[in-house]
Amino acid sequence: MFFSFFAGLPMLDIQLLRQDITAVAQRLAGRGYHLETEQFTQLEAERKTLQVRMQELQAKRNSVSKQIGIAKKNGQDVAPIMAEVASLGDELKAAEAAFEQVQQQQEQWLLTLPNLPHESVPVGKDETDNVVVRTVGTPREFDFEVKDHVDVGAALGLDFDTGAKLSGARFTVLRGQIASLHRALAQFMLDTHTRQHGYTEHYTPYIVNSDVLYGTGQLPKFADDMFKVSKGGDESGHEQYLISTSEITLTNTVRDSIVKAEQLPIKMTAHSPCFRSEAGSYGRDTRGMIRQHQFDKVEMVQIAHPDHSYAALEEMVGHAEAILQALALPYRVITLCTGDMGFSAAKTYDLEVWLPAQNTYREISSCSNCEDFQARRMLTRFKDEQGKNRLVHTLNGSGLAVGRTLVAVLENYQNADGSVTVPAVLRPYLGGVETLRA
RNA sequence: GGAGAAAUGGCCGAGUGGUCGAAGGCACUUCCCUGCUAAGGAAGCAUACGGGCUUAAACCUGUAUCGAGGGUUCGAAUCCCUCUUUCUCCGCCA
Repeated sequence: MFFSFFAGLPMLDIQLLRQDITAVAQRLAGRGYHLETEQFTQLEAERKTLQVRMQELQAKRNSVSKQIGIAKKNGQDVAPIMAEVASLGDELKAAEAAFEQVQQQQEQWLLTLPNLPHESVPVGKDETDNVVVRTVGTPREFDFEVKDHVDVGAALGLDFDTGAKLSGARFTVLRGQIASLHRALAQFMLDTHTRQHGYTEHYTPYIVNSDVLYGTGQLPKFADDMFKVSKGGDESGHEQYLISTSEITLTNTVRDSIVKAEQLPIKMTAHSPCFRSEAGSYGRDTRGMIRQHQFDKVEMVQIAHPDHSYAALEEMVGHAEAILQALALPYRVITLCTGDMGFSAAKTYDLEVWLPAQNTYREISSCSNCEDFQARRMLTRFKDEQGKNRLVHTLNGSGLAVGRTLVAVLENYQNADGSVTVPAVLRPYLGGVETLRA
């Protein structure tokens, strides 16, 4: 056979669309997504007709072939039966081709639909409709003029010029004590999540195949945000991608598998670089290392039982908050509204850290419950009590973005003399150093 | 980079053109027997999707799936081609 039914399943449950497409359209409208309901209805009708016809022909072929087999065994003449099916082959081929075409069309269309928002998500158009859940910590009062991290870091080894020389805009070189501080942050985060929060540390590939990106939802819609790579000398056009987050690799570790129910939740963490093309953000955050093509992140991923995924989301937000609290950085937690959520998420909390130089809170972590959206694309299931296979829920959250945490530490811990106090929890990682100074 | 071997259901492992979705074993589930931490017997036990029925499930029925994709054939786990992965040997290499 030259096709397989739903080799990659569509992102939204197709049954939902078949049963009540209007309801789906309404929920997606909250995200600002217009669902082409008629297009689906029409494709679906076509698909049904073609599939029934194809299967009828296949059934006929199978039964006739069986008869031939029996007849031959009994030494009978099979010519009459053969004549009967002479034209069947071509007919069947045509039917299969027609079905496959519609099937693929439908699948491609479904892959571009974003996830449905959870009912608890506030409806809104853009970031102005996000809701602040809580604000933790009080921004420090400075009795001198605060500098931003670029100015604070310049004397300490934060080098944008050399980064630009090597690789262009949005690349940075860290040197000396800044580089050590950066490493200390990542290590502290990783240690906290593995030793206190129950996550298993992972080291994963930074280059992945495209089907992995379909699994977590970066493809097909967001190819422009990714970096593509290919082997030197490989003219085959075979392309792979640099990961834009280790959510991609961690989550996909369970793709195409049936995990044991008693294993849930599977909690994974990794420290990795993230590569983003930042297409469409020209001119935004051009100063400093807020928005880079390459940045480090400690990521948390949970593969959860559907009944417990929302409790897991709250827990995961707490795990990210624990890092900010340990670093004594002021922050707030916000719920993203329907219009501001990412493609795969059903619900997302953002953590925003206080940046004194910008006099505002900036995103430093994003924690999402994708429900079964990614699981359906990855085909990740577990057996429930009845022995039936059910899709798992997947969650991911930054714990935290290391580069932005470095920015936050430099700005919040700066002193009048240009030095930077090292947060107490990081000192063991820096040989006991309490202050960074030029 | 060169040479060779392999890929079958949760696991092991048969199966080289026809009633094979796939023997057998293990594991698992239910039942029987057994009065004991053992053994024996019976049955069941893949996934996805379509259609029918239905509030739904159950159920009935069909199709597809033996690493992936193509091809040959009335008919493919079985033959041919391409690819992927794994293993062994040689070479190269941080």
